[in-house]
Amino acid sequence: MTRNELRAANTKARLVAAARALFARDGYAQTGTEAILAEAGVKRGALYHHYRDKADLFEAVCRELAAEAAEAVRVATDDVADPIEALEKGSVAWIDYMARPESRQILVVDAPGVLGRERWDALDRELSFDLLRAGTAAAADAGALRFAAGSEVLAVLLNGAMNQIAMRGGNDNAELKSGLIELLRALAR
Amino acid sequence: MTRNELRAANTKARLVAAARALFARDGYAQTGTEAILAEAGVKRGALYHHYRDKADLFEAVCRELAAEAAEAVRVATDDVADPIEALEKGSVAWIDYMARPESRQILVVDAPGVLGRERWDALDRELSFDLLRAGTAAAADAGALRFAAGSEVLAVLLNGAMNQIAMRGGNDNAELKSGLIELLRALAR
DNA sequence: TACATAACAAACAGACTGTCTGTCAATAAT
DNA sequence: ATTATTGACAGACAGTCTGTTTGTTATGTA
Repeated sequence: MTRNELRAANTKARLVAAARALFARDGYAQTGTEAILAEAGVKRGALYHHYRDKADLFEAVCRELAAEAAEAVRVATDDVADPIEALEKGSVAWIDYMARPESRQILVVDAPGVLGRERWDALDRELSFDLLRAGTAAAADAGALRFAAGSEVLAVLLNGAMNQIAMRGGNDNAELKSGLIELLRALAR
Repeated sequence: MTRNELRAANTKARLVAAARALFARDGYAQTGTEAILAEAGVKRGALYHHYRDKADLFEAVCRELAAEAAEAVRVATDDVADPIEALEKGSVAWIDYMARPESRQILVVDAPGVLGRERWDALDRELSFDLLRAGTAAAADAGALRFAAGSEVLAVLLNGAMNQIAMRGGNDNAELKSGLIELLRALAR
């Protein structure tokens, strides 16, 4: 890492951290780039040197959040042998991460509209959906599921249900989570 | 209906129709109010006389679309006696309506971010979710479901799954729809 | 050391939204 | 019927905000 790269990395990190905090608190549209620049202690030129536009910075924030969510899922499922149990644990961990106001505002509320459908789809698939699909595929391969439509389809349906849980209640989602688990078990044999 | 009210209704209808077409084609953020005014053949003063701001007009468009979706569901389930079958038919009708590019762009992609979480929640609950909940409640009351978490929870999960189906594939969602139906039948006794 | 390139600074231009004042038709009051 | 008042709109305008452009400084390289 040369000094220039270090400086650039620092600037980008400051920008992403500031943007993350403000996007989370006020929403994408209500957050001006000027506020981000002030919070990050960086000037306009630096922002547009590293990021194409405001949406591009937003995407960087999304990537950071999604990576953290994926990490939380990995931690929760790392030492779980049974694929159905892993699916349950992973789903709950993912929901818990996404239900935090920060993730919810940025990834659930704002991201689709800001990034557009296909860009959002690609990012979601890469950082979140693939993990879930791996979970359902593992369960299917182990013969632990009875779902004729296939594990990919199941992953889509679960993904939607989990999104909705995250979108709704902040803390009172215990009922919803146990409902999801009941649904999973209904498909387990 | 006095002449003034008629004129106002006409103006509002023109605005909503123009906004609907442009929001659907270009997305909310990419659609300037000037384009809407030109398309509607109406001046700026008229827009801001009837609507508080751009988001308020957007909400009017959302209400129109959501009402049409609800109507499609009613038509599809009107003469269906069996509550599980009604749930299936209603779900498919809803998905078919929402998967159209117009509804998808406006209601699925843009609406949460533009209206904000709570405003979007209220609208969705009023115009779409309540209908679904009525469907699951009817099935539960008829004793046709085995789902301990309750019909309200089930409605949330299904709502999310259906949203995701609408968000994804435009026309190749046949697999996903039959997957949803398989899921429903797994919970039917 | 000389040159090239990357990282930023600062000013600026264009676009866009919402407001504000004014006008005109329509409805209500006397 | 005449006047007053309200509602529907027109048109200009101001403030804001994003992205660009030009210039400057620091860094890496030949």
